[in-house]
Amino acid sequence: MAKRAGSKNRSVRGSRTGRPIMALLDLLGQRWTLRILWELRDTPLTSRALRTACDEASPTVLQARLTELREAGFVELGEGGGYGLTPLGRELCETFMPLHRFAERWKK
Amino acid sequence: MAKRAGSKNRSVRGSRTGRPIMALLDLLGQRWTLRILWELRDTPLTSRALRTACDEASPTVLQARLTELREAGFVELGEGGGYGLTPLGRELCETFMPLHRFAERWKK
DNA sequence: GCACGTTGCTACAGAAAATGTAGCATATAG
DNA sequence: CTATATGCTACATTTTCTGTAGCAACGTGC
Repeated sequence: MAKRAGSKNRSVRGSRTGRPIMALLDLLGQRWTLRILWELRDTPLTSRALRTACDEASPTVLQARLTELREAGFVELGEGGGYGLTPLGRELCETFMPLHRFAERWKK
Repeated sequence: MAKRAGSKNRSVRGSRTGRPIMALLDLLGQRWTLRILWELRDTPLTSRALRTACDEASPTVLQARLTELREAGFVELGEGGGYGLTPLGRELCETFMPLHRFAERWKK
């Protein structure tokens, strides 16, 4: 089915359609992706701090997601260590920032 | 670890924190959730049509997501059949509509 | 010149979730 | 009574995530 064979296969599900929105939706619709972006929204974090922020998610997935997000150009690893959003990533983050307000109204 | 026991456990990961944004991020950060909302963005679809639109995703997950989305109040099953967004769901959808434009610029 | 504490990152077994295929019960036609 | 469509489920196989442990590399201080 030509899916992610190793850690180098970036064609997240919907990418096959060629529609960028699908690729993006697929990337964001993976476990922890949205959360990672959210946690990095205004401060870079070290891999460990990010792990803590993400409710102790296993480093395996986190690392996998960080790699994907880096390859997508949304996240970068600063030279002094620590993950942060790229300008593009920050832009993306702001795109779904209204979610915060929505969530508050939605409550649950 | 007190996670989803059956199909009736709605506490998607981050909900424990009590922060609505986490619950929302967790719900949206599950496979197919974003995609489903996207596909329903302007037309209700039958379960089958939705399946087709979602690149033939397995009915098992689709059904699970639809249930969650219904319980969250974002999606509803019309009396004449077919799934559609609730007013709240439409609102949520519009919240991340800018993603479309972003994705186009992002290309890949 | 080596104990420390940190960083990013990986291994791997066990648990959980998704896939793919088939099918059920119901309803609405023809 | 077929025939087709709906929403929905079963279930074995495959994929993904979790949880825990640990690696190599970089300091900092001693």
